[in-house]
Amino acid sequence: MRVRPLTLTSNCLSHFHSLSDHHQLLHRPISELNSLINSYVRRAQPISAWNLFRSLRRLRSDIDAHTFTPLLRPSSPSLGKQFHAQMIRTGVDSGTVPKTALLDMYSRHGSLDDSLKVFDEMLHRDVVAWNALLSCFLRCGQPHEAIGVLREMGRENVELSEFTLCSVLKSCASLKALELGRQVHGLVVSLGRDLVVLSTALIDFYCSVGCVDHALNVFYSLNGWKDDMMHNSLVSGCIRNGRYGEAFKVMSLVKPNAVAFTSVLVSCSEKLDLVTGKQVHCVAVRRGFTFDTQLCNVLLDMYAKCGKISLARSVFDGIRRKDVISWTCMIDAYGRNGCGKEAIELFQSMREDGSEVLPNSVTFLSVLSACDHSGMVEEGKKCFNMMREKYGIDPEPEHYACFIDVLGRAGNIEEVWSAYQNMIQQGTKPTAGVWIALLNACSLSQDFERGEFAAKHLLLLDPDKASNIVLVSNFYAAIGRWDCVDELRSIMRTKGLVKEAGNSWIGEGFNDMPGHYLLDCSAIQLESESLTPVGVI
DNA sequence: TTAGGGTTAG
Repeated sequence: MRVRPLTLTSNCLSHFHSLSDHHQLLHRPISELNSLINSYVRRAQPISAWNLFRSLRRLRSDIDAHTFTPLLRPSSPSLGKQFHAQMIRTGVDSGTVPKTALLDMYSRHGSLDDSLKVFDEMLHRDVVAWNALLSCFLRCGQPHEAIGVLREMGRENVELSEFTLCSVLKSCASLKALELGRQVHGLVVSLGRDLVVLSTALIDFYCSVGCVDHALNVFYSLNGWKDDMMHNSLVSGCIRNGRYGEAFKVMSLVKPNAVAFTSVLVSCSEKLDLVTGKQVHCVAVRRGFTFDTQLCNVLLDMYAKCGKISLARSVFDGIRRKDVISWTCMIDAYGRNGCGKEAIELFQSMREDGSEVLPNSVTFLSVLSACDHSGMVEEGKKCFNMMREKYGIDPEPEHYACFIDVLGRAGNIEEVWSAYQNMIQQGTKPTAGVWIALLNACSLSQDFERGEFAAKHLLLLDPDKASNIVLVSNFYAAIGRWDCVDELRSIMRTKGLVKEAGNSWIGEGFNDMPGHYLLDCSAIQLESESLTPVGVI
């Protein structure tokens, strides 16, 4: 029987629909159908990939590892495990390629142990498998171990690839390992080619260790084509290092995309630089970037951090596709500005929105924090109970600390203690934040016994932290134990500890940004653009 | 047919 060739051209997928009868599914070579699953995944059509996979599972007896591997990357943790189990049952889980895909899948889900188990099971490890292991440690926040993998690769005489160098550079950036990163730079140069991806990694590395000039040198000495990511990496790096002039110059070289604007806005947010933030907002509106949810989230956060709550709300209202971060930022904006009622109302709208956006643990922390700032005890209790009961989210120590603070401010020490005991029963280990919240609650309620219990634990956690000692000292002062206050002050003097000065960013950011940055910012605009405020500004 | 670079909330 002659089977029409199935090529993966742009019209391939619609072509397949016309062929999607049992005959085609039964008789086309499995490799072509596997490629089709892969193509669906790459085109972000997971439903089509899934449907085809299920049909093949039902109809074909010759499915192989490559029927599964494309689906591993986009799978959820539970689905990924199910795929793994099916692969074992089908007998297609061995071999370097499927094992590497499984290792990668587990590392994307943060399951380091499962990844390592899969790696141990590999009979033959090629450079891709080693690179996947290196990325695994990097993803799981263990850059030291990632460098350890590099050393092991050296011992095993594995020839390093460009992928290896990329991941090693990321590890160096994370560890601020300047010398090792410079050695990798040498290796990159020895490759003798203009490599956009590796150069981007180099730029990010140099900016991460504060060597912006080296990053600029990599950028400007690269002869080949430079893509958006590379520009964005440098813009972000310059901004992170406070080199606004260079950042705007790089942005003026090309038409910057939304990511570059996002980087600038994050910095404006951190520095409370409302002036530059508004300028960037103007340009973003003209460029049509306000369709970008991520950029708008940063924009609203910037306004919120600068205390411009109504501007933040205008941005929020204009976001067409609000995600959980949009809602959480706005709730947090109300909370931090003392608008607890508005925060609760917005949280209610989020839950009733009819959209598929569900609150996550950060959302609940923002709501609890809003209740705390506004003294809304009953709402705080509702929120805390709702987390687990309605949304199946287990409270983390931060939630307990905030909740204990809510209850403590209301002076109900028995409820405070009950919340603490509940946390212990749930197997949650108290953090310094929890002990501080408990201590404050005990201070307010003059509960000497429990307060001392919290104080001792707090001091055990970090005995040399001056702010903790001062807190404990304040507790003893509140209950009139001046002998303990004197003793703690004496300890501080002996240890040479000084309480850190309180920091406030309010009003400072505006002085950080000299006026000439505005000129630099104007350089990234289109010629016809002016700085006239538009939209919500 | 498995691995790599840039941007959001506590």
